[in-house]
Amino acid sequence: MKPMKQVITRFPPSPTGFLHVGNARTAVFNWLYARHMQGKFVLRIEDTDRQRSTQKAIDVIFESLEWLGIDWDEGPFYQTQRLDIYNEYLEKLIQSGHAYYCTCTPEEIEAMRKKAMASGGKPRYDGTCRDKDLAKTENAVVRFKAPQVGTTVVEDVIKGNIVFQNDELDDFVLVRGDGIPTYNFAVVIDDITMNVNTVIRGDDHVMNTPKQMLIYKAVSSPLPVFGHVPMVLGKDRTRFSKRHGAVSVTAYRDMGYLPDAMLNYLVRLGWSHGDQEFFSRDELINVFDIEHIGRSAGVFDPEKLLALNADHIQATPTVELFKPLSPFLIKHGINIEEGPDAQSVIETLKPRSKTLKDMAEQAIFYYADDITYEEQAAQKFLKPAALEPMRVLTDQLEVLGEFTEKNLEDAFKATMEQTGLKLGKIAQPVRVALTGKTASPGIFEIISIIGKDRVISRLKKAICFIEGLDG
RNA sequence: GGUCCCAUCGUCUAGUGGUUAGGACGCCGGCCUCUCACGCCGGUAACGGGGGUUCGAAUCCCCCUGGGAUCACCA
Repeated sequence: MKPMKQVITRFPPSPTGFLHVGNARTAVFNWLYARHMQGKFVLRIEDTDRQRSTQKAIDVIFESLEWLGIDWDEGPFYQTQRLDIYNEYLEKLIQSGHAYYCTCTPEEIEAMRKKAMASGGKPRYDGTCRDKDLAKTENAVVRFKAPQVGTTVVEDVIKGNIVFQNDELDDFVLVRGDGIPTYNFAVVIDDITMNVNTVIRGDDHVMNTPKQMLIYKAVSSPLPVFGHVPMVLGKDRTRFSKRHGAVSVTAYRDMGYLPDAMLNYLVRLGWSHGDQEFFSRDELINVFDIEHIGRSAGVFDPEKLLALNADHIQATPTVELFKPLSPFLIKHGINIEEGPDAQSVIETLKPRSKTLKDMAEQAIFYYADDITYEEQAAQKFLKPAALEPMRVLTDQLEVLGEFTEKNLEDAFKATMEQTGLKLGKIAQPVRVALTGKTASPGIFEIISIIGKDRVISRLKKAICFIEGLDG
């Protein structure tokens, strides 16, 4: 039995800014596939564009990947540190006649483009230096001697076969005048030397693929499996960008999204597993496959991501929420270690929170020393009519022993009997007194969590507030 | 413009010749109820158009239309 070759995928971002969610999605696909196949996932930083690459951007890539829970088995590799390797292959290509030096200046290239366009032709390199067999000189670039006849067919595992006429390709540049390889050359050599055999990348690379295949062929290396995933679009069906809203992975982290929700959403945008919408991380690793990646572009829908995030918040064990929630609480001056029992607090907020940020905001009243009443709420409920039930309830609570659900219910029942009011009439003013708002978790829940002393002091404060209205 | 890709509810999608075209988000009702959520029940809404092939097409073929990608010494 022939052993299956181990799958090796990769993610090669260029560090020129933040990590775009669209890019993150292809990282996720590659990572999931490697994990699913028990293969390897390599990270490579494509920093050959020296003008635009920054260390800051590199850090953001690590930060984003780590937050998403995407780990790599090899790398990070940096292309700028691999120049010797590219040179080695370049020599081979020149020796074997697959590449040649070209001394045409950018101005000359531009001129030939214009000329070609004017005569209705294609804007491509005209092959001036193709057969001159020039030696290396200062500022000379190296071009690939592309075949001018025949076809190159990309066997795409997602899109199927794509046929390209070789005469559509021109002698593209492999190495720039400054000795830095261009993208198409560097990727191929990297993928070959890193043993990458499965290349899943964005749709926008389809046109590069035949060029790259030609290089593989020229250096006699076996081709990897190619799969091009469709783009992520914005609401107006153009490439998803800032105009459409938040696009960086870290932005979603900062808005209080859970990494698992992000992962789930990103995968589900362009891949499916029957009718299933919700996936845990492990589940994804188990069932992910390339076969079910769709062929058409998808619109990024923040609403659905939000809904999915709410689902993941609910599905996450409460204790696992402490850590990710904490930074959001701190922004409101709340330390999760102090005050009411965090476990209970979060439990009451889970079904009501779409994001962690949202949850933190709703948690404020549990910890606050002073409750400020929302104007509308106070106006509607903290009025003289609420005075009696609040006083009666306060008395009831003061003599109450333990604040259990049962005890509290009894206290409210007694209050209802004494005042002849229904629960709703009593609970709403109390809710405003305790939270400042008209909406909150269940009244018994919050009373027991906030605790006797604080509850009574808040009730008394509210009573004073109402009395103050008269005088 | 050349080349290439794509096309099921508003959005993400299931569907691989015979289904009342399913699910999810959103939206709209209802139930639950101490408020708000959650949950549950129900509803709204799609095969871009035209030709074929076939007893029968969302599914296969062609054309049109529409969208997208790409045409660098960027990646």
